[in-house]
Amino acid sequence: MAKQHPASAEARSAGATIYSVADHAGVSIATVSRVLQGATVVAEATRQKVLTAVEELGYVPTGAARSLAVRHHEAHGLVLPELSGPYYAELLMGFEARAAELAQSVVLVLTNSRTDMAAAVRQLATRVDAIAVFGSAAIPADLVRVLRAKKPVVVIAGEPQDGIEAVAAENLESARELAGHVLDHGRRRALFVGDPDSGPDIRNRYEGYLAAHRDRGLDAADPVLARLSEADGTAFAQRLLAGEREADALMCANDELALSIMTTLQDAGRDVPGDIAIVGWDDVMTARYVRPGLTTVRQPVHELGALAADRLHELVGGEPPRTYAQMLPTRLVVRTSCGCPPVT
Amino acid sequence: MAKQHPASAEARSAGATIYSVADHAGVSIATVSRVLQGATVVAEATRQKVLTAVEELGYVPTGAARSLAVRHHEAHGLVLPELSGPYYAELLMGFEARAAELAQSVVLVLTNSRTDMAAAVRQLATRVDAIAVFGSAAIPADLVRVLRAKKPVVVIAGEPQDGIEAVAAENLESARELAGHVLDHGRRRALFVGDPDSGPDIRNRYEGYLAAHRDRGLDAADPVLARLSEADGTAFAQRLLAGEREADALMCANDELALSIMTTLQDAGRDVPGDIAIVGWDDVMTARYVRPGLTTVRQPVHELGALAADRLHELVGGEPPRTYAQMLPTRLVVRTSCGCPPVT
DNA sequence: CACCCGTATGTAAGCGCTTACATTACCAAG
DNA sequence: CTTGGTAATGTAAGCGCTTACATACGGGTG
Repeated sequence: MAKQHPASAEARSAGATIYSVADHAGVSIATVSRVLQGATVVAEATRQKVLTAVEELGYVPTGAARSLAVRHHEAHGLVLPELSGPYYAELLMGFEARAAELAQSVVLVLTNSRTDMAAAVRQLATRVDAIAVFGSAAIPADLVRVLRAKKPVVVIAGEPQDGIEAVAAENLESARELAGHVLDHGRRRALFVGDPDSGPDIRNRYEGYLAAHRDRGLDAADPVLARLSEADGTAFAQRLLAGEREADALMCANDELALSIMTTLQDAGRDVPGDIAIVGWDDVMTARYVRPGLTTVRQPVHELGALAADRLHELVGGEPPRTYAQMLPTRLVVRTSCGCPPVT
Repeated sequence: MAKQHPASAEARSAGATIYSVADHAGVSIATVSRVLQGATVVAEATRQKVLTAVEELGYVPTGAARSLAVRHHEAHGLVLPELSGPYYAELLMGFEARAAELAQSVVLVLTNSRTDMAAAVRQLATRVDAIAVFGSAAIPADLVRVLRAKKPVVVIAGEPQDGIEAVAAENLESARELAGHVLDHGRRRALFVGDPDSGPDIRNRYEGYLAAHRDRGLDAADPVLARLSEADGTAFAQRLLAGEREADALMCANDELALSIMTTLQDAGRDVPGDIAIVGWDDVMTARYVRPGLTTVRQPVHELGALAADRLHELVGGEPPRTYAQMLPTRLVVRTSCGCPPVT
């Protein structure tokens, strides 16, 4: 007879435990564990008895107990600023999908909804084996350091820093190509809209914009500082309409900015790309619905998320962190807002 | 002297534990726990010693051990089909934000990326205290039953079923209002595009469409079956263009459908709303960027997510499940695709 | 028929925390 | 000086699993 576990008296009324299942099936808890984990062979008859008991008792194992015993959580943490727009959502989907394949749960933390993100991350570290953090989410450096000592961390769309791996989409070269494309339409007063200091990805896009000018021996203007929001786009468009700024081309740090500027301008009677070319970054859904279609850059966001999950898993497995950022290629999506003729 | 824990020899090299911290600070593990949980009073000097030790050792508690000891996970599960489009993302943000306020972690499962969603949910149940499931994600009924016995479950955008609570946005009345609005523009061959059987929310929208016709003594057509995707929208638009179907108004089950139909039609030279009025549902970002602006219905998606998290928390707290679905009000967003004149 | 081995199962020692209860130290009051 | 109360800390018993190791049970062999 299996040993009577102290808790098993009340087990029937509260949740079932491995003890109550064992009792019910007339086997030991080790056997129950074995059929549930499927690691060792169990006689078919025994297996059935256990499965039946599980079913009858509605047994749901306590993950925490397993985690404690096996000494890892089988979960990855993901820290994102927020989820508006397709970018983060796609990233998350890629991450989740790969994590699922690797049998890892994903616990998500959105920092924009937190007042104390340091606490949130500290608490997250408590229940996962590794953490992926989106680059522009400003993590207190010391926190990262603490984490690094114990749990693998990878930065998404950021840069590697001592011991913390990074994965990113290529930005600089595609930005250079995109800006070059616009300049080659003959535009000479192109402006970059976005804040290069808001994160490494935007900075690289700006660098590309600079490089394209340099390539052609042209002078580039300072960036027009704006956050990646419709509001900032509309505001800038107003300034353009008011004549405060002059431009015949706009290279926006992302599509939301580009789209809000474009429609504001159009509603005021301006012709895009006739009067002014506008390009964005991200290739959001709207980019192909607006007229003219928005020329932009498609990033392999889904793959980026998957890659992050992958790396996390391998780091947990003991692989040493890479010291260089892994770059995923991006792709220029040329529509007509840049000045290209419609294909029809 | 604190008792020597078996693990503490290797503790220094692997992750620090509460034992190594206690040793290092020269106190008992109980005291360490007390300063970290902040429940009981600890002498200031002691507290400092402990905090210092934590810092020096880079101690990160093991969540699983705490969960096991306190007998709950302090985490909520959320099961969503996917995250494309703003709907689910917004829902998730609302859920996450409220969960954060309640000090609950959120572990996310996306079912579209899984081959075996039953297994995914079963596994999820293992590590959370309660689960919110999006209604149309087809959960095997028996699984729900198993869960229900042990962990609170709430269905989002679904209907309550024995013991499982539901939260939803109002659909029927707003659909009736929306359809009525279109009909009152004089349209008489209005079609509903979407599959009423794909979930309770769509069904209710169709019911509203029916009701609006009934209110006016009009006959309503059968629904045009289509999934909520751009592809199905485009396909239907082609059939319209080919003359296979006739209509002077389209009430689409969501915005994606509406938008893809609208642009396909426009690109083929049709006038919206002149030739045909089109309305959607959700008020996605694109809805206000396209011309004509898409008339649609805004749902309090964020609030819906928050409500789900709230309910989960209260159910975990022992409150009995409600037997009626909680409805959040929606709001008609009238733009011009329905036939209304532009406001300018 | 004794022996050895492989297979199926049981026993029990943790995993790293929380917390009820016990202990100690100290001080005020009797 | 004894006693009782209070505040601070320590002791130890779990929480529900996994898994190394021990045990039991049956055959083949020689």
